[in-house]
Amino acid sequence: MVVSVLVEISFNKQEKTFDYLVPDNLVNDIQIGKRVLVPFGKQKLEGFIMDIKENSDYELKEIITIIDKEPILTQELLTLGKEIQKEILCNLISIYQTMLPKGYKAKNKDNINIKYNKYIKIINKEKAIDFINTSKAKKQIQIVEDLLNKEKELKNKYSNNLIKELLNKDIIIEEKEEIYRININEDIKPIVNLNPYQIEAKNKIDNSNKDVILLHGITGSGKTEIYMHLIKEQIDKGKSAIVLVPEISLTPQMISRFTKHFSSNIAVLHSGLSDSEKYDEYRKIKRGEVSIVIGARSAIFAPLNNIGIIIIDEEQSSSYKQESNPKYNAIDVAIKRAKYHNAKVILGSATPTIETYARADKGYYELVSLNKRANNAKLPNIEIIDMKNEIKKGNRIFSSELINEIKDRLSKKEQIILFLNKRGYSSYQMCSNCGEVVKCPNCDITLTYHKNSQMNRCHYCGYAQNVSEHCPYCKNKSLKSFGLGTEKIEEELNNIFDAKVVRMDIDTTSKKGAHAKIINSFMNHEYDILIGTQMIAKGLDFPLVTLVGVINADTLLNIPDFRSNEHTYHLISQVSGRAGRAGIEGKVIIQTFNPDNYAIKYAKYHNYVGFYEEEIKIRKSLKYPPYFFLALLKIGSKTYEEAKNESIKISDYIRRNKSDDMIVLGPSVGPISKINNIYYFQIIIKYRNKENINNILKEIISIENNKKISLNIDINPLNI
DNA sequence: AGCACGCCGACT
DNA sequence: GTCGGCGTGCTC
Repeated sequence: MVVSVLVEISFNKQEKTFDYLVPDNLVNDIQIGKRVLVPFGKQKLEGFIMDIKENSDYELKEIITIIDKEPILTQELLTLGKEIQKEILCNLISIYQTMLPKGYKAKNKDNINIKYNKYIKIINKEKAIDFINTSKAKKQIQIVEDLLNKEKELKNKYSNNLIKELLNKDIIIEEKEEIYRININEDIKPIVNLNPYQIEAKNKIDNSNKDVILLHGITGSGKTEIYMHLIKEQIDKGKSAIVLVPEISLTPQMISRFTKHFSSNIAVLHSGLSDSEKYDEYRKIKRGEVSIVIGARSAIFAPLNNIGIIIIDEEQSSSYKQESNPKYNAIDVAIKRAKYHNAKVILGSATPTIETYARADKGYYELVSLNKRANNAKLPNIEIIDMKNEIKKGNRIFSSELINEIKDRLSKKEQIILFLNKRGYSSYQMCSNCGEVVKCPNCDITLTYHKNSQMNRCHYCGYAQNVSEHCPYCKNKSLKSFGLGTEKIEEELNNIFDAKVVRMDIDTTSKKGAHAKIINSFMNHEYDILIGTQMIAKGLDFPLVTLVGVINADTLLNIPDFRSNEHTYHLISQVSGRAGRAGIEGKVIIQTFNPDNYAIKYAKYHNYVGFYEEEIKIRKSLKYPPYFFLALLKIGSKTYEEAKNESIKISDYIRRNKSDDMIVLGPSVGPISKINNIYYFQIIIKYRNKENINNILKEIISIENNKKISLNIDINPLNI
């Protein structure tokens, strides 16, 4: 017997397998999807059995061992991996590796293990009684007497030395039992009844014959309760469910909303777990001990059988697309898995992506809208402040309106959230003498001044240098800070107001648990004002917050990306959702230099559909998604010349071979031309036919052999 | 990913 | 002459 094995290293040829002979004693245990250990050159490697056959054209080596008792990848996941591989043009092995938690990967096994409870029990009652009667060891007799009444007892209940002696005398025996580190065991509470609007929405979902449903519900409209009812129905039918949420909103509060109703029937997968905990959760799923999996992006690969529903909350979140290889999109994977299981996909969002809404609008997806907030709370009042006028008044950071409102909330003992999408103290330092800007030596980007740590940091490669007042170029003592960061806002707030301010960004949450600590202390009103970056925009729910301020709405608008208006709309409506959720009407203040921008205006009136209709026209005229698909090719090299030349070669090849549905742009210098001393060029392809582009790109991958460059392909990139 | 093979510069 | 630099290519 011969098996084809996909070994755990990447090749230029993306699906290459190697054949091995199966020794007679292992033949009966061979199954597709199991892992095996094989000799590979001088190394030993793990790999997946992809195929079983009778013979091979090669001179074969024998496999060493079979690792799994049961196939670790089911037929469904094996096929799914191949489909994904074809679409996003990555290595097949990298997909299979992302499907599994670290504990199953050869390199990372060391500290990841199964936890056991150790028990001891009496081997033979007569012998034990005999021991009690004849021995003089009082303490040992006590243990044996204790054990006589029990089936077994935890080993660590007794002193280790005594146990050892009893084990040596063959009176007791040790047993171990596998346990899980996380055990959810709550009293199951019934799910709250739905209000009439929710019932209407749910009926529409139930009656839909479409595979994918967009649940477009404004913040606070009660999407989560609908999810729960949908899941419960599937569980009652004996089916299972996957719930995906953005990593950032996988908070303990969020998880407990589910465990209250489903208790031990849930496995949770998120980055807060240790590798061993993830390994435990994965085994629960694999063994069929739970029927609901809730987790971030990679939970879409959970090895559930018989999936009845897949729910993707906050579907607009960029976290569903993996930024590193393999660059898969969990929503696309969800649709594939749902098709296999004949299940429905529910995409939930208050602000869907333009692409998703367009598909729903055109009838490819079912569109279910939920326009009423569950507790009848009013949507917050959004006010746009033109910072051009404020600058004239001398207000560079806070408008007078924002200052007055903050004062008002502080006097009422209410809480405030301020948002700025830029960490650090200032954006950059510039020399007032020679005009040079302090740049990262490894990247083509300015360093950000961090006042607390007195460091200039690069937010791309992590480079940090001590702050100096002297210009690195002309050596004059003339460096000045420009732009705003969260640190500076924090400092200004402390200057202006007598308030307790807490800052939440990468710099204050890098320690484990710091994130939850800040949230909890703000929740307990230990602070009046929370200032933060992106990470405070989503999901957090603070009843006392009645004012939300966006310090500078233009930071996203000015990013040269065709989705910048969409991102601005998302951001404003998300942060608005933080204001006034419990009875008190909230207020949102947006400071901007572009008060007439349509994304900002539509966000002010909570008019998603209006924004969509405006935006989709632009997408159509500029040939962007959803009218065209995109592919982004990034070419990196240690030298500028090499990157440029190879990019030209590749783009020429594409232009020579392209079909009429493709538009090739570039090559152009990457948005950041140098990161970590690698120079980047990029080529953007707009296309309509997936097949044509795939063939061309596959060809490029197989003929590309320039060792001095790296070629990275992103199909349907989120950022360009 | 390793590791051997092989083709050129600088040394006992 | 040989030691060793790392570019190239292969591993069933």
